[in-house]
Amino acid sequence: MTAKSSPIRLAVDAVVFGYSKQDGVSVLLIQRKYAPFKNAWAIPGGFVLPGESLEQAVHRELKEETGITVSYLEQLYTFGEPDRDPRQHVVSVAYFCLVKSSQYQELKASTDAANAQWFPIDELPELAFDHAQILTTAIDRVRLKVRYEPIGFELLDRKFSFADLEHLYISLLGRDIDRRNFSRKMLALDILQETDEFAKAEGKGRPSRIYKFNKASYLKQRKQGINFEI
Amino acid sequence: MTAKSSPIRLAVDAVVFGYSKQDGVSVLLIQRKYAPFKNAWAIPGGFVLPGESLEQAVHRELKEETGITVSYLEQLYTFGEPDRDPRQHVVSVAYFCLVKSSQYQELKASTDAANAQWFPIDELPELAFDHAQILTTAIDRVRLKVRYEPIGFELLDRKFSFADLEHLYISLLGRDIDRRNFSRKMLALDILQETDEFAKAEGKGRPSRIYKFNKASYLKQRKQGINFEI
DNA sequence: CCAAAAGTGTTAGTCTTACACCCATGA
DNA sequence: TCATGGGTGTAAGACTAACACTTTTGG
Repeated sequence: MTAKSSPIRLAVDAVVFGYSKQDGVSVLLIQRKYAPFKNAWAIPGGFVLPGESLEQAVHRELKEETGITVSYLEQLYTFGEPDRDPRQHVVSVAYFCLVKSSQYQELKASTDAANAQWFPIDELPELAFDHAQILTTAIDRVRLKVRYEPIGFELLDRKFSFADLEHLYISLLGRDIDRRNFSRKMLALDILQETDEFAKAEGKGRPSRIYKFNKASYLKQRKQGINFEI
Repeated sequence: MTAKSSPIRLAVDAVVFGYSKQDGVSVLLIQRKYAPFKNAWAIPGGFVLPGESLEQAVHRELKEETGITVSYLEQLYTFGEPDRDPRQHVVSVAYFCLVKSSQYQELKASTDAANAQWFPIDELPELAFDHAQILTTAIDRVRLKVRYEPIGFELLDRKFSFADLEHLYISLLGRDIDRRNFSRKMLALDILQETDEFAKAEGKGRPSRIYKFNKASYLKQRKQGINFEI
């Protein structure tokens, strides 16, 4: 391994999705401190250490750079064009992650992650490297996936109002959905558990009922291949 | 970059699918000549060269090891467990490939690729490294994908009988399909072009009509999101 | 003329979609 | 009491799945 042909380096990048009522579905980005692309926004990530699994690397980098803990992690795609990093040939395995709504709020309040920030998926800034492409791939994947697997719950806390769930889907899919058909389909899945609490109304309107996500039932059905379409 | 912690190496592996009337859907494997796993069967692949794209690496390795040319190539998954190769930490980006039926026959006849061989997907041998896992992932993906995108045609030559197409799907999905519903659905897609040729009957039975795959119409529809389900 | 495989149509049931009205709350 | 958003039911149409008979060939 001589210096004249530097080896390929391996990195991971993590597209982190979060949700809040105010901002809708958002992505976590960090501001770069050094060249290249100094001060540009980028997807969190970094090099994989020898002996470390890819998922370990994602968790480690996210902890270091943002302090966040994810509730869902899935490999997205591996980006390997030789010129995607101007310094050297870096191949990056991209993941997409979902974090609970409570984590979303915590990060927003934290001063620790001063250079990390949420961006709604329809108001993204310019991005470093080929990160715009990675982000597009991630958004496409999540939009596709959420239609046949109920991963949306990973973005909400254990308890949530039906209205929240609906707004999440509207924000994620970027289009209106029929509230009546949506609720029928969701309830038919038998993975929601009704509680006798109600969301305290903000402003006008009838308060919506609070549900719990029944993860046990979800996992049981997942084994047999869940059927789910918005 | 000192010697004490050897860097992670990056490889590609290619799961190549082929089809023939006699054997059904098969996978191309090569027999290893060296340790570890000497003489075991393995998926073709190898290290990525600095400055080379991942897809280039796949094409290069396939040419070197089997002489085959693929008609469809898609990234599958990246396998990165640190201990998947006993020698050192090797992360491998796996692809799946589809080759035309004519290529299938050529390889079978070739003496050049003496250590490459087709194995029907339901008669696979023991495999080196974690290649059994890669193969399972690939078969699952192809089975899923063939149901909502007509990639099956990439396994047939430009002209084929309807019976061939049906047998391909039966072999790939590993279950019977209803010939009448299948043909209706296929024809409704408007990507098949009837010819006035007929397959010469082998043994008994009415000869089946020869169709051409209308790639132009397929690509046109693909842009608008094709609808396809077996 | 018989066996084997190809070709074609119909029907019941399920799922999807579109749509309208009543209910509970805050102002 | 009115404006706002939450909650529920129904009916038309599309799609899926199941199924039987006729046609063409080789033996």
